[in-house]
Order: sequence, then C-alpha cells, then structure tokens
Amino acid sequence: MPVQRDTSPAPTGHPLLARLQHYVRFTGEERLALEALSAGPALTVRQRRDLVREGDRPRGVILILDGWAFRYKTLEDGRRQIIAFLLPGDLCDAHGYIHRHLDHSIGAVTQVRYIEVPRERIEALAVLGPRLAQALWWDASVTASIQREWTINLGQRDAIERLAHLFCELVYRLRATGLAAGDRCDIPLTQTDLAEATGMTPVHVNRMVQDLRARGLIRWKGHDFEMLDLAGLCSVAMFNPGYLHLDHEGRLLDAAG
Amino acid sequence: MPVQRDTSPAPTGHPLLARLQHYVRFTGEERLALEALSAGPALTVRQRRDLVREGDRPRGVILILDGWAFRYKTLEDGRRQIIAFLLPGDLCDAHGYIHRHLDHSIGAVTQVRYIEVPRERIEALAVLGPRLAQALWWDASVTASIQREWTINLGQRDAIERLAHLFCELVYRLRATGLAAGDRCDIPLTQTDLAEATGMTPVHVNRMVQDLRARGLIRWKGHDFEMLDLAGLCSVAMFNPGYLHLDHEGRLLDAAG
DNA sequence: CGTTTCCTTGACTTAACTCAAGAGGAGTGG
DNA sequence: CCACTCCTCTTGAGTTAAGTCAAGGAAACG
Repeated sequence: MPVQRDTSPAPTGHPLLARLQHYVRFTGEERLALEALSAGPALTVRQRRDLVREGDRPRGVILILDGWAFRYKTLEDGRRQIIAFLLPGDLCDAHGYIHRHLDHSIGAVTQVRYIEVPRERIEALAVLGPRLAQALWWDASVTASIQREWTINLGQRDAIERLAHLFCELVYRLRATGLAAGDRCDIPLTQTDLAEATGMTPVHVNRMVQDLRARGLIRWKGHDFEMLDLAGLCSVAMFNPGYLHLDHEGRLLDAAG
Repeated sequence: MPVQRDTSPAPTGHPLLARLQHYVRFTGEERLALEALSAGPALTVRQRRDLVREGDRPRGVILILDGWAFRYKTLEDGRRQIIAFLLPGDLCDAHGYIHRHLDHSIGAVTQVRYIEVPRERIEALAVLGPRLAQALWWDASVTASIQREWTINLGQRDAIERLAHLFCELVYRLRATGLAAGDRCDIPLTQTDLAEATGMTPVHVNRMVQDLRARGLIRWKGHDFEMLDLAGLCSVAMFNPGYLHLDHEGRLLDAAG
C-alpha cells in the first residue's frame, strides 16, 4: 500500500487563496469566504483515474486542493492530447456551467483531492465584494491566456523549445502557489505525459530531456525537478512570463510576506 | 481606390444576435438590448492592419460587425501564430477587462467594421435578465472550447487533418452566423494565413489544399469556398462539431425560421 | 522478488521544411 | 491600354526534424 496522506487536512494551506493573493489584496472577510470554499467535503481520486469524463453532465466547478491533474481530449483513433495541467489551487470550470455535456475529460496524474463547488457558491462569492469577483475574473482570464500560449507552443516552437517552455510555465505556476522552493519543485509527470502535452512522441521527449540536461539547464530525477539555469531555460524556450499576468497589486502583499 | 463599402450600415443584420439565438431564445426586449450594442459608433480598420496590438491597454470588448480578423502572437524571432479567427458577430474579450496590457494582438484580414463595447454595457446587459447573461457565458465558453480544440489540432493532427479541421470549423461557425449559404461561403484568407494558423509553412499548406481539391472534398478559388463533400471532409479531419456547442434550445427557434 | 511501468539507446523511415524559381492575377502608373 | 510591380499560388529537388520500431535496463510497485 502506498504511503500517501489520505484523510489529512489540506497540507499546503489554501492553494487557491495563495495564488489569488498575487492578483488582488483581500480583506480578512474575503479571505475567510475563499477559505470556506475548500471547507466542503473533499473528494479523492487515485492516481491515473479520471475526475470527470467527456460526455458527463458537469456538476460544478472543480477546485484542486492537492495533487496534479490534466484536461485531455481523445481523438476517435485513440490519439490523446493533454490540453492543460491543473495544479493545486486551480479552479477549473468544467465547463461553462451551462453545457449539457463536457467536451473533454479531466484525469489525475497523482492522487488528487478536490472539491466540486456548486456554481451558486461561486456566484455568492462574487456578491461579497468586487475584489473577489475581480480575482475570479483574473484567474479565468489567465487560464484562457495559458491556453492561447499553448497554441503558440504547439504551432511555432520546435521540440526543445516546447519542452523548455512547458517546464518554465510549470515552475512559474508552482511558485505562484507556493509549491516551488526556489528553483526546485516536484514534477510528478512521466515523459509520456509530457509527450501528450507537447504533441511529440515519448521517445523524442526523452531525447529532448537529455538535451536539456546535457546543456546544464535542468536536473530531473524521479519527481524531483530543479532548474539549474532559469534564464538559460527561458531563453531556449523564448519564455516570457507576461502571459501568466502575475503582476497585479497583490505582488506587493506577496513581497511583504 | 478599392471599391469597398465604408459608411454603409451593417450589411448582415445583427451577426451577434444571429449567433446567440442558436443558444438561447430571447424576448423582444432582450433582442433590442443586444441590437443596441451595435448601435454605437462603429470603427473601421483597413485590411491587413491591426485592431489592437500587444501591449495596448484594453479599451473594452470588441464586437466584430463585418469582416474577418484574427488574434495572433509573435515570438521574439518573428515567428507568428494565429491563435483564433474572429468572424462577424464574435465578441472578443480583449482581454479579461482587468489586465493592464494585452498579451496578444488582433489583426484584420479584410476591412473590418467593429465596435469597442465598454465593459459596463456588457455588465448592464447581464442585469437585464438571466437569459442574456447565460447567452454571453455560453458564447465565452464556446470560445474557450474552440481554443482547446486548436490545441488538439496542432498537437495531434497531421497536415491534411489540421487543414481539413480548420475548414470544417470555419464553415460551421459561418453557418451559425448565417454567413454560409449551404456549403458555400467566403473565405478571404491567404494560404499564408492558414499556414500561420495551422503551424505549417505556406508551401506545405499549398500542397495540402491541392490534396483536398484532388480528393474532391473542396473547391476554393479566390475567396469563393465550397465544401463538395462535407461528410468526407469531416471524416478526414476527425471533426466532431460537439465542441462548438451549437445544440441548445435556440436551435428550435432557428429551425422555425 | 517478480512484474510492470518508465526510461534509454540505436538504426531506419517519413512528414514536413527549405530554397529556388516560375506563373497567374490584381492593382498602379505612365 | 499596356507595362510594371507586387503578391499569392504553384511546382520541383534536396534537407532535416521528428516519428517508428525494437530491444535492453532501471526503477517502482505490490
């Protein structure tokens, strides 16, 4: 039996709050309201299972509390594309509230603890104050921006660039949620996951990972990932963090503690 | 001097309304409110100019009244990716209201007539009734869905499939706005545009277009496009229109007239 | 301690790119 | 009206990045 926390409380505080505070400065009341979101009964899926599946009727907005997941979609002939990675603190509208059926699935990489927040509770949040609504809008528009960046990644960058870009994005996003200590973090993905996200074969991903290692840009063994040369990796990837929009008033708050 | 309408009223009625009616059935009052959106002073850009540029401060939501445009983003070394096509009736949040700077540009293919709708007027719409809010949500979530589909397109499909898929999407979207008569429509794109949207070279796009023609799937001369075999093209592309979510209550209304 | 999953490497194939040059139109100006 | 330019489309020949197939090794799992 794997040694994994199962019934323990959220181990990283409140990842959503941690991230939203980069965008907007909250009052104590607002903070409590956000924390209350994750107070409901958490669900758990085992690693490599689906949280929700294409064709399901959406049950609410999913808030990832702990663990990694991804959105994906499958073509008729079995080819599979990972569309986005979902990290702790990610709110993922699954999708649009309104649609009858999901047009994609969400799968777990690791064991994932999450909450299905009924839409009413999200809407109720927004009523509490414009800052909360603003933060949620901000978050949604960052999600859209990331999706656009993936379009560029797949359309214009070659293999090493794509891979380097993905690593940069993941590290920046983990940092924003407090899940990266300096240049080190946990990346529980397999090279096959990376292949499905970057549109290449696992074999080629492997060669590119070796290449990044050989250039002294990254270290990656098991789940343990380290950026040895952030500037170098960004340069290879032509990574510009602007699209993550991590530059709002909240930054000040973040710097202060 | 080119012979182009310039100060004439919107030639296709209300493309936004035409499209939203596929999603939601409106009352007369709601319809008027939507039509009022395009009552403001329309702006015009000449073909191949930008409506807005990366780094600009967003001025509002853009509503395309007439003509084709696209979102795009440029890498440092000049490579350019078209991220989405914007057709008449498209509302494009440019972007997120909230951000200080746009993280991408919007360029015109043809001459484009459009309106910059202040965010307040969008919000005011939503207050008028839940159906309007619902329709706008629907629209936004379809946009997100299209963006996800592009990710798959670029990541998993090969050259002919990508191109076929793009043609299918455009035809379906034009139909939903009443801009395709049967299987014929206007596609004012160059093969270089298609190349920038599908992540290939113009030369290769050309070869693939020839291929689709040779297979008897499409006819395309100048701007005049015709699907000769919709089922065949969908099959080549593994196109499944579900992601466009054109299947709401409004469909009944549409069928009725 | 065996089994499965994941990573790694090598040899070969192929889809797509590059470079280059020519053809067809559309608009421009003499 | 014709010559000119510019832009887009087209075709061919050679190159390259990435895919395929196959097999061995190293972890991780149970």
